[in-house]
Amino acid sequence: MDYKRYIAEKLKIEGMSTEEIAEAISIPPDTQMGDYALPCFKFAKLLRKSPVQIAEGFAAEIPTDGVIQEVSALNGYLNFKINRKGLSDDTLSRIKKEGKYYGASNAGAGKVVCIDYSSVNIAKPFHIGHLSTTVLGGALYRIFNFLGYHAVGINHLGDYGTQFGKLICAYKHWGNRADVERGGIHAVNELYVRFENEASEEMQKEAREYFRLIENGDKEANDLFEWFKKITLAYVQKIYKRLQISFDSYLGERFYTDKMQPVVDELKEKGLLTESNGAQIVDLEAYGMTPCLILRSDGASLYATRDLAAAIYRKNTYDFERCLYVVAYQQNLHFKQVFKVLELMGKEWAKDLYHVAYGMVSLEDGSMSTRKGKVVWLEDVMERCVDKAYSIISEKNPALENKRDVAEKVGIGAVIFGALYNSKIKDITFSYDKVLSFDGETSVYVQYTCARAASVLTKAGEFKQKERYDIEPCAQEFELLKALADFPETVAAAAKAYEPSFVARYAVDTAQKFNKFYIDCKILQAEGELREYRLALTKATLSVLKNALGLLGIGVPEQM
RNA sequence: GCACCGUUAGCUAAGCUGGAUAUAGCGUCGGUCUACGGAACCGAAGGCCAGGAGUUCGAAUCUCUUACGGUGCACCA
Repeated sequence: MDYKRYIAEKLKIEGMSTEEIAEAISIPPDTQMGDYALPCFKFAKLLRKSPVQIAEGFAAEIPTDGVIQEVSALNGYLNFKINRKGLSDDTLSRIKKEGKYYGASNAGAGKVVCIDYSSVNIAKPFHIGHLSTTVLGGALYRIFNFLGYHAVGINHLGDYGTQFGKLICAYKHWGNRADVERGGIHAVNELYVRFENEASEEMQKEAREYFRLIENGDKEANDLFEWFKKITLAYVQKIYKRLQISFDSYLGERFYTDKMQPVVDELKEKGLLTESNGAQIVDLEAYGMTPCLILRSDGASLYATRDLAAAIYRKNTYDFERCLYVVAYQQNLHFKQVFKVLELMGKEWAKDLYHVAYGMVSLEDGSMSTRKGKVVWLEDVMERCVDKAYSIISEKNPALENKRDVAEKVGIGAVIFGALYNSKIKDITFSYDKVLSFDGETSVYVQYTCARAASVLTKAGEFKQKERYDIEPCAQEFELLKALADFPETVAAAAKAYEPSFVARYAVDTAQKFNKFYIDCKILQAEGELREYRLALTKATLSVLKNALGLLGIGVPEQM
C-alpha cells in the first residue's frame, strides 16, 4: 500500500495535485513524531497563514480511519501515524504470498534493456579493477529482470586491436604450446607483458604484420588468436560462475569488423565526416567536445567506430528501450562523443543510451600496473576471502556439514558486497584488510542475521501463518515491518539510479532492525499468538533479505 | 589551460527531488558472558558537513567561487 498517496488523497490544497502533495510528504527523523510528515512551510504564501496554523488546521480537519491512526501538528509539520496493525498484516501477508517475487514488478513489461558490462579483454586475466563493472552490471541485470524488463547481458569482448598482433609475435618468439596449456591465461598474459617490456623495433614491426594477418583471415594467426580466446573464456567462465554472472551475448569488437563501413558511409552521406590532419572525424566543437575520431589517417577504424556500429546493431537486433554501458568514468568523454554522433546521425534513440559510470580502484601504494607486476588478481582475492570464511567456520561451527559450500557463499559474498556497498561513482582503494573484514556493515553480517533467523524457524517447527494477527506491533517490530514494507520501493529506486548500492544498504539496514528485534523481543519464548506473530515476522525478514542479497548475486546459507 | 567527478566524525562511508537535534560501520573506551547462534546487542566519546559568498521562512543538499584530490582532452582500447 502506498501510504504517501493515501495521505495525499485526504488533503485538499488548492493548486496542488495529489501527486505533488504525495511527493512533498517526508519521513520524520523520529518515529515518536509520526511515520509520515507534511512540512507546511511551502503553503504559507499560498494560503496566507503561518505554517503552524496551517498544520493545526489540517490536523483538526483530517479524520482518522483504519489506515491513518493519528494526525498531529508540530512546529509547522503535519505528522501522521499510521495504523501499525494494518501495516503489519498487509506486509506480512504480502511477503508470504509473493515470496521470492516480493519486490518484483511488471513495470518493465515488454521493454528490453541492453546492459554492456564486464567486457573482458582476450588474454588478460581479471584483476581487482574488473570487479566493479562485472558485479555492478550483474546486479543491474538481475534488478531489471526483477522489475519485469527483458534484460540482455552483453559481454563486449575486447578482441580487436594491435595488442593481439603483439601477443602472437611474443608467442612465436618466446612461447610454446605446452607452457601455455599448463599456465593458462596467466602464461598468455606474461607473454604480452614481456613483449611490452622487451620487444625490439623489429618485433614491433612484426607485431603489426601479425595483426594484419589476423584481419586478413590468415589461418595460423587466426587459429592462435582463437586459441587464446578459448583460454580466456574458459577462465572467465569459472569466475563468472562463482560471482553468479551470466550473459546473453559474447559478441566482441571483432564482430563489428564488417559493420563499420556502412557507418562510415552513413556519416559521409549525412555530411558529418570531415578530414582533419589526414584523419576522418566528426567535429563536435559546437557541443564543447573534442572531435570524435572515426578513421585514422591510415584508414583504420577506431574504438568509437566500433561502438557506433555496435550501438546500431544492438538497436536493430533488440529494439531496446534503453542500453546501459557499465564502464568506468575514464570513458566519460568517449561515450559523450559516441552518443552525440548517433544523435547527429538522426538516431532518435540516442537518448536511450546511458553510460553507467563508476569509480576507479587503486592500491594503497598507488595505481595498478600490470607491466610492473603491481597487480591484485581477482581470483586471489576470492580465494583469500573463501579461505578466511572457511577457517572462521571451522573454528565457530566445526560440526557444520557443507563447510566448503558455506565458505564459498560467505567469502564470495564479501567480495561482491565490498564492490557494491558504496555509491558506484566513488573511487576505491583496495586493501585486503577491508575485504577480509567480516564485521559490521558487510554481507557476512546480513548472512549471519539470516542464519539466526533460519535457526529460530527450524527450532520452532511448522506453524501456520495467519492473514491477520490480533497484535499491536511494538517499536522494534514496527521498525522492522516498515523496512520490510519498503523493499519494493528500494528496488525501484536502485533501478532508477542504476545503484545496486541501494539494495546493499537496504539489506544491512534491515538486518540491523531484525537484530534489534531479535535481541529485545524473544521469539520462541513468547506464547500463543505472539509467538506465531514473531515467527511470521522472522520468516518474512529471512525471505526479504534473501531476495535482496539474491539481486546482488549473493547466496544465503541456512547455517554458517 | 579546458571539461567532468569527488571533498561529511581518527578511518570508510549514508544522507532520495532543500525541511524538525546530520546517520551508520570500523577503530577507541565502557557494558551485555544462563546464547531463540557473541560473525551479535547496548552505551560513551568523536562533526563550523573542505573554505567563502549567494538564493530561501529554512541549505550537507541548489547557484557561484576558491582550495585540495581524481579522471579525461585526435589517430590505443
